[in-house]
Amino acid sequence: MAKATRVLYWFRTDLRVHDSPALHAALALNPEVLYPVWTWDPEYVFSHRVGVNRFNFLLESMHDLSAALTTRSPESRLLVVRAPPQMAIPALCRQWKITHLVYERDTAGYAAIRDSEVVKRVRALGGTEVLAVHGHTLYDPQRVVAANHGKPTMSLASWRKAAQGLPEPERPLPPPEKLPPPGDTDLGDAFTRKNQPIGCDTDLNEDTRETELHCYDHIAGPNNEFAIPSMDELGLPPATTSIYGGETEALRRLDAYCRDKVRVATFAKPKTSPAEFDPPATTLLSPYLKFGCLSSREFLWRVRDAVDEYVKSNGDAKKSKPASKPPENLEGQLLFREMYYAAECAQGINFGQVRGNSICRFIDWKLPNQYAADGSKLVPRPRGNAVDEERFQSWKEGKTGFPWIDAIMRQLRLEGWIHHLARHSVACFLTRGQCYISWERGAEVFDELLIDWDPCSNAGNWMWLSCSAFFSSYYRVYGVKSFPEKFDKTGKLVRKFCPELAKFPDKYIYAPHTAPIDVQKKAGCIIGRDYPMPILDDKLEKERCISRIKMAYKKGYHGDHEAVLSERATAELEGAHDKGSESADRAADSGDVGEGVGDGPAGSGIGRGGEGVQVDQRSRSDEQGTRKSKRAGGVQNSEGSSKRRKTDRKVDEFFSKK
DNA sequence: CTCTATGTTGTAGTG
DNA sequence: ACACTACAACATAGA
Repeated sequence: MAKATRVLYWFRTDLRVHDSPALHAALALNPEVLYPVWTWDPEYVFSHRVGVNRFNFLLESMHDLSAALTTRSPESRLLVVRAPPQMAIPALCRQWKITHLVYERDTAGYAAIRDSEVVKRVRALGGTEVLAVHGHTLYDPQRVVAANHGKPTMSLASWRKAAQGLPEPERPLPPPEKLPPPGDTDLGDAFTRKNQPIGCDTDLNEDTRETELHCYDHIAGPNNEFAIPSMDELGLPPATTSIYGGETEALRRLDAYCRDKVRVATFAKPKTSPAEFDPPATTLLSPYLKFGCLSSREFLWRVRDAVDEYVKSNGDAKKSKPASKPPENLEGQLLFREMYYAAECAQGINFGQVRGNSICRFIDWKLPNQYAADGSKLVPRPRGNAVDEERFQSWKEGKTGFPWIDAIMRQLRLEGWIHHLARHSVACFLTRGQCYISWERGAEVFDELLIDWDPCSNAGNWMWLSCSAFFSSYYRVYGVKSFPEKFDKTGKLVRKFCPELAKFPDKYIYAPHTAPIDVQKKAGCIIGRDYPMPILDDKLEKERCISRIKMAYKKGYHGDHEAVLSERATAELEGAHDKGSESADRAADSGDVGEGVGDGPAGSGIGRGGEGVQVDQRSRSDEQGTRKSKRAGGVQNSEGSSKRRKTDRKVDEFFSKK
């Protein structure tokens, strides 16, 4: 008699039961038992910047999935194992006598490296087959890359050319009606914290934690029930977003959006308003696609069906708007995602940074990533020039003195989501538009604050916006006033997220510092006191950025060039800038706190005089000496906290001294 | 080799 | 409301 099939189904970026090719493949094995497992990876908890809203979304999605599993088998639920998957998955395969490990393939970044390690160890055990099934995107990125001769897809055109020979995405699979139960979940004696160490040098989310972290106290959670962790166990305060996670919510949103056939069929992304927020002008489905709560094929076919219906019912009506087409329509939005996935898949882990990244143009940004002699990234990053650090901090906190930028950054922090063109606005401002700060810094902030952050789309878009790859028209700069005025002359987004500006007349809403003082008084908001003066002269900095990028383009270095790896490139360009029209006002780059503080652009008068950037000083002083490690005793982390320097502490000190 | 068309999403001014 | 221009100008594919 044949050995019974025992499946471990490993959930990761596929938190759904509808249209899951991997889950379908697992069930096609006709297993006797199916263990639905989630590994609560310390990498995600400590080494990725994940803010409260994304953690909350993930936990809600896990709960929703677990309920969906239980509906299909009363004994089934999501089994959360709190250990690194590289160790835990092989150990579980052995302990539970797993014959087949099945999961949805993930080609992106850390995940790809993690999975190959897991597979190596599982195969070494013998007795367990591994099934990695594509399902996160419409096309298998690996096949697209192969069709593109192993090279990253750098434009939608090249992506299309590569994908056209591949099979079209099929109709979505229905959710399974029933599931096999999990087997005995005893972990045995061999499964200890000693074998499953939570080793981590840095806790990048330390600043976000308010209480001690307890989620690693027991491998199978409190009471050994494999429970889904809570925000409390993570030491995190409650989420602030109004966006709820889960497959149920994803399908509800998709239904609601597709009800308006005209809107779906005539959707044109560049024309949707980044100033709309209640409800937003776009689908807001990106967080669900990111976590796989929504299948991309489900989205594609629902949209296609809605468009078909629109076209049929409007066949004779000559006057009605024609259906929009890629790249601007909804299907086109998915295609960009495909392009970024294929580009990342070919490029590998350095897709998210400049160094070593052959597709990424080298531009001598301020505050770039820094690396040790052995090539490892310095975490936390050493402090840069005071002016640049101040600009970065103001941008991050939404205190630049430009209401359009600030409103977006505050919306991002509060909601964990902002409109695509809002992302463009703030990304352009930070990098090539005004601040000339590395896109790596901006990407890091988005990583922390966006629920939908994913290493392909987001890093890809940061390279796009900073004219580092995919896009190169660096002279087209989004205006901080002109751009939002195209969409909303009344400043709704600003009034909502910068309430101190709510009473300004429309005329000044995007540039309140230009309002006469009596207008400011009447609005109950004095610029420089109740809302910051602009931190820089946007027009002047725009011209400066364009000329600097022009010079960097002329050099023509990319991230994999020897001059970049040896860090000679920055100095070379610095020299070129100095020979050009650059004055010495920002030349001192190694400056400490104190040097150049308060210096705005020469002669602009901006950033001087008044208070400049206003920083909330609440609780800053008690953060400095008394803050202890937020990790509980059960966690193995030798000497970490004393060595650890806080990324933002020095910036905090800098502001509180002012 | 040069030349041209194309590329989701700029601004400011004119008509 | 929309279409056009100049601005200063990029990379790439294909002829």
